[in-house]
Amino acid sequence: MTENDIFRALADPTRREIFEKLAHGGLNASALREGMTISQPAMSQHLAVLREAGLVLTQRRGRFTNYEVNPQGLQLIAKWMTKYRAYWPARIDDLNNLLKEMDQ
Amino acid sequence: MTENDIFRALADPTRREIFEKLAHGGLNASALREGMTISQPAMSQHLAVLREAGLVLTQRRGRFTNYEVNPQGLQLIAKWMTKYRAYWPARIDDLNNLLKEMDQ
DNA sequence: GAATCAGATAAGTATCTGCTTATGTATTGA
DNA sequence: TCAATACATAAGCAGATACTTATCTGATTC
Repeated sequence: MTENDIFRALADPTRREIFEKLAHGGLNASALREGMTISQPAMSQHLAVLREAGLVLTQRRGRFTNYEVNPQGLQLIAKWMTKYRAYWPARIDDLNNLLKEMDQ
Repeated sequence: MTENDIFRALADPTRREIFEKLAHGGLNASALREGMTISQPAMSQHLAVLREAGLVLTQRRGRFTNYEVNPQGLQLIAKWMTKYRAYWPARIDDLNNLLKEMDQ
């Protein structure tokens, strides 16, 4: 649950992909594997890393385990980024505007 | 210069420390080492990773090399984070408010 | 209760990472 | 011009990481 845990968890592209899938709604581990070429243990291990980083929450439902994004999981990184706001262009202090600007 | 490069570069605590030092002003590689127990080659290698991720900019000045934060270096991550804004509490859409909230 | 299923865990392995020491390349100044 | 300085690069190594196969736990269903 530290800043370091979060950065390390997100440093892996497979875990970012899993995280993005969960952002569209909670899923169990098997459903998460659909469309991904990844073994069951590998998925379980990735989910453990995301869980230990505080990025996802788990909920046992019978023999299924539902995973979902922890709404507060990204706050530590958001806070980290505020330290460097001075380096962002003034006009894109607001992330909405940043996104628009980058899409141009 | 990819999203993956940036996350991987920031996943190392030593590199985040270097990045934070540079956020207070440009420095050359030797000055950066002051106060850190890190060899000269290790510093050089870390700086190369940060540079290749687009997080810092370099400028030769005689036999010194000045390093400074790339103002646009964090934009890819900022953009990445906007994908998950739905999971942030509405009140902290603005990072300023997020910071205040977390400091309570 | 036995078979099945979801998922976690263990153990082994190939690859990656961050460090080290040694050396190379410019630049500077005596 | 020659030594010193600032930094980069090469090569090697220990530990970390992400994967694999095999096995285990617990819940479900027949």
